[in-house]
Amino acid sequence: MTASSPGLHGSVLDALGMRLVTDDLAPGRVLTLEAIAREYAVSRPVAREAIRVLQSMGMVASRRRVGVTVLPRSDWHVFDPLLIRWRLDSPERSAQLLSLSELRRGFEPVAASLAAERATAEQCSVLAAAASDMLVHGRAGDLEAYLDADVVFHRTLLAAAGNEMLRSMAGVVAEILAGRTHHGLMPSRPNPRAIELHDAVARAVREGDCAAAEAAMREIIDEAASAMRVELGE
Amino acid sequence: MTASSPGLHGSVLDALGMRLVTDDLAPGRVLTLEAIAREYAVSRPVAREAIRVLQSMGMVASRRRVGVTVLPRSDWHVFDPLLIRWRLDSPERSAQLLSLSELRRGFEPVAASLAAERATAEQCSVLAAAASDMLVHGRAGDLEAYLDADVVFHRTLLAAAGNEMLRSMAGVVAEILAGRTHHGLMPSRPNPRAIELHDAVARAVREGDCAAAEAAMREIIDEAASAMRVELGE
DNA sequence: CCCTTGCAAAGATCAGATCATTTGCGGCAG
DNA sequence: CTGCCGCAAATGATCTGATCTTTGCAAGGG
Repeated sequence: MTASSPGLHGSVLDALGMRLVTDDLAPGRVLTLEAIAREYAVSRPVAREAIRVLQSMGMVASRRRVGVTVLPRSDWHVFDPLLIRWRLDSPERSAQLLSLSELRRGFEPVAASLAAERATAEQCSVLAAAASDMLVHGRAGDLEAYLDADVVFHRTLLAAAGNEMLRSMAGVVAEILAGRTHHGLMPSRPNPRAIELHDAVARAVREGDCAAAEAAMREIIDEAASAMRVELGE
Repeated sequence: MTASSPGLHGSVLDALGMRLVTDDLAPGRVLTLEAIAREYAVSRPVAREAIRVLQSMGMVASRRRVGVTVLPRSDWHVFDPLLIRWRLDSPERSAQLLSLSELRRGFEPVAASLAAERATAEQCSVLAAAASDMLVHGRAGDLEAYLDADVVFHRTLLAAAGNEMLRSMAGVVAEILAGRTHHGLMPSRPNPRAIELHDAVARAVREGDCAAAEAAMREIIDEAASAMRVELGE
């Protein structure tokens, strides 16, 4: 997902962001801009600019005579790609992936349904080709290439939904899929049923069958959840 | 939803944000910090800080020797509460509400299902009370009080899901509900069926019946969509 | 035409200063 | 003792001037 700015601004922002996410800077903690500038050996504007961004993310609040107070997590803008990034890079990676997975259970079937109404001919082609690639690479046990095809499939589907908010979830899905593949939560050979279901989604989309697309997508997600439970030895 | 900072920073940020959203500053357009500072009659750091926030929202990119370029909308972080706010306050209010409604179709049934697993006793009480309030105020035709109870219901349900991302959607739902009430898209007396369905969700949640909660929530949303189509004369 | 070099434009950062707001403390009055 | 008011100090908000860094563009040469 997102990376932040190069330069001092970006590094101070990332450093503070990570400390917030790891509770090194716990809610209620008060810093001053002066102290931040000193600690990171940067000038005050650099500290200010980083704090401005964190403020816009609901993570801190600035008050005169008080300083910069860390806000409760319930105020944080949890959809911010920077925050998602920091959480994924922190000890709470699993928790973030779980949250994202639960969220995905909601939005992706709806995206499939909307895609069945709105997909372009080209998008239908890309979906069909990606499903085919998944079959080929799944058979060959090439998990990395399977992942690539899987990501292309979902990104295209989310774009085909014609809703910019759903489309922007492509990064989330990519993280979930990559997380599964890269943390040994993926069977050595993907379940053929999963591949069939992807194909079923692609078919339903090009046939304009909303209900079928949605149902198949739901099954894909349920299958992935079961497969992950198996890999976790539950 | 969110309001931005007081002071010059907040006003410059809002002004620029609105101009971006309304395409007054169209993608590809290039500004300089110098020009922004001059135009808004503020010092350079104020302009810089506003641009920093817009940058972190994916709306602009700064390059030396070029200036500040407006990025394509596909780069914008569409879940940012500030951006949602600006869009809702702009001529594209309807489009934003539609996007949010489509999104809601995805996440709220999942929230209901998770709430059935995770709700506290107190949350169950609040849900029951809110559903009761909706009945009372709906009967009396007091749409404003009905809206309040409706918002409390959904906010509580989203919190009961125990997923911080779903919980943060409470603002979205409130906007959708308020948008309906305040733009004459709400029948003068709410459909008793809608109220029954809210009660069904509340019941399913306290009984821990995930599937029933999810199904009833789905019906609530579908009913709301039909009701809105009726009001729009479709 | 392509590559290299140099210059200038504009962001990034630093430093110093002033202004504005708010909080905390002390003193006074009831 | 408690509450209210005033003042000073703390810290963010903003301004101004300067320097550093990066990079885009133009010109020249092969």
